[in-house]
Amino acid sequence: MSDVAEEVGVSLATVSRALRGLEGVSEDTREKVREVAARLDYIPSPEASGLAGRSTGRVAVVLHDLPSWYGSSVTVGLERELRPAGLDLLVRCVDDPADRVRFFATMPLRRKVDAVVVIAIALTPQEVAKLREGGVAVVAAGSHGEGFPCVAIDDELAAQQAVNHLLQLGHERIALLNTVAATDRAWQAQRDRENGYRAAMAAAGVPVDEDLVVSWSGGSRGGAQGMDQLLSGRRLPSAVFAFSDEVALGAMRSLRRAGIEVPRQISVIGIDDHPLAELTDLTTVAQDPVALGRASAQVTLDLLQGRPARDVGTFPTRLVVRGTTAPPAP
Amino acid sequence: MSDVAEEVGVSLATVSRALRGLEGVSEDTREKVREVAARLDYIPSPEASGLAGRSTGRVAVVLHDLPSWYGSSVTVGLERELRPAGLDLLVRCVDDPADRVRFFATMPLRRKVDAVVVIAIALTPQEVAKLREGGVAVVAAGSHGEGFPCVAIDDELAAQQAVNHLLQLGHERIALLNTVAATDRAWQAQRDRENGYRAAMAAAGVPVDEDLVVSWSGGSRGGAQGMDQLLSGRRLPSAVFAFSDEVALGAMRSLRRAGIEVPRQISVIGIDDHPLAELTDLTTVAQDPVALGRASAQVTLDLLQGRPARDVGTFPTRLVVRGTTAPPAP
DNA sequence: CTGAAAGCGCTTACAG
DNA sequence: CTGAAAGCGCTTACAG
Repeated sequence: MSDVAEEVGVSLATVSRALRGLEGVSEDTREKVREVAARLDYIPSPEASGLAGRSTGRVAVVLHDLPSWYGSSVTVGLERELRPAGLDLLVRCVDDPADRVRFFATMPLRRKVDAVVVIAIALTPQEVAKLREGGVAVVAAGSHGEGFPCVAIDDELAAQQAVNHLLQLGHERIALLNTVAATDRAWQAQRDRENGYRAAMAAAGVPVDEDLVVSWSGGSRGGAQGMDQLLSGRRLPSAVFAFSDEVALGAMRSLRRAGIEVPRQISVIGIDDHPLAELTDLTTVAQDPVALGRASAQVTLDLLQGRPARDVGTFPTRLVVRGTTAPPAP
Repeated sequence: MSDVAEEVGVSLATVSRALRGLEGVSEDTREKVREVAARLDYIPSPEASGLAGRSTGRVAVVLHDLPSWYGSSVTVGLERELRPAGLDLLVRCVDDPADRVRFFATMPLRRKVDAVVVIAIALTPQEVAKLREGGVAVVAAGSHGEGFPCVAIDDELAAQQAVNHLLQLGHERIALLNTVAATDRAWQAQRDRENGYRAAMAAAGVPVDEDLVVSWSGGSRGGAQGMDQLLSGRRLPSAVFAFSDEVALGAMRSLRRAGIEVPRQISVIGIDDHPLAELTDLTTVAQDPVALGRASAQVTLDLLQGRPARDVGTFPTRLVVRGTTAPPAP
């Protein structure tokens, strides 16, 4: 930085202010500083600015596990939007509750990042407060909360779109294959999607058979187990609404093994539009987590640059009808 | 840190040395410093140590795209091993060649990380040199190179395992459904797997029909297109060895649409043991990218702590026979 | 084995 | 609008 200052013939302070776009620098000086900085390939040291001032030039993304399609897609969206803005992305997986506590206890101690974006994690007010105290901006992607920007789909609506599709095909015995969050007792998506399921059923005047509402751990394995449970029940469902495409795919495996034809005997629908959904011809309710990540990044940038966080609204979901749903067998 | 120094009654320099395990501190003092630091919840500022000394406490993982199963699995392995060691993980996707050039040009300018772990990227000697000049340690996961530690499977062997399985079933018209790397002209895996395919065929004395060797972009879409090309050929293959499970799944979709039964009419095998392989009953050659990430992390830690990098050897792969391979139709 | 001092490259009041 | 100076929290020669 001193090279730049010397070359332009101004002080370090002026260079610093000019480059960061602070007020109180003449346009003339600012121009010159920018030009010289570019010519000299000057890159500010994040270490130094972090030490001296406030900004670290880093954003942490916090999620349950990375190999999930959802989490990695949102992360990619964040990365694509944050990097051009000169911010680096720190990835932190919080596996279990103890780890989660550790993270929120230590992270703000040393402000290693300017902002934290949590993916599909419902923050407690204490956790938010802790981050805030540490001077860290907070944004949620894929979950809801009070007092900080949240970018998410309407889970209840997505569930209704799925269940309405089944209802319109003529199904009444519609099972809900939900998941339980192993690591986060408060993950809201499950609750909201169940609410959407019940709301759609109620609106259609179709009673819910509680034997058809089952919950297993997430992923395809849980889906397979949940489907096995449904198959061992007294009366089979004619359609299954799964929490996600992965769960739906697990369910389809169980159906295949049980020799049950999809969709002739049982229809299956998921949520996500996972790349595999197209591959396996799975009917689903699509969402776009990469776009959601991008929007979360923009909100984060707003916060970091002192602007009011833009309102990105609720992210849309839409029914994608493929080959795993059909009218019920007569 | 000054709190710790004051409490113990030593200088800042001693605290710094004691905590970092440097030589020249009596065991007695070191103990005391450690104890007080723990009691006071002291966490060193990475900004300050980065500025003053050398270490930033950060490792960058560089990959093509994150939503890939392979990349995110390796990253998870890295994260699990690096975090307990007090290192944060910076994620950087390099999408296109221009971006790649930009990364290697700017990253070393400001040493933002202590080490770079590249995933499935074949580094050029110049890129390695550039990182080295910047004082950044280099480790490769899933690719090979000279002059820095590489943790990888034996791609040629993996291909041989797959093709040998098909040969042993009695197949001779074995197609290779390879991929072309859009972003990295030198990705070695494709070349090595093709070599393995040819070596296995040659060893069995089976001639390769060059019409059965096709390359498309990666992912399931490319697999579907490649399979379409094979299906439009004069003589069909009796078995398909796909570059990866994703490619294999794409191929299976094309086969399904064409009304061809797997494995009765055509056998299919992939590489990876992607979670979906189990779900779709796909025969494959399994690898463990999470373990590979962990091993890469350990090598990285060796380098950062001034030890010689341990030799983790070549990572094993093993044939997993499921339902998509069978003897050829008579 | 330990300490005093300089310095890493910035930012931020405080003056002007 | 601009600058001189202090300071962010460490590490590293240099002495002792």
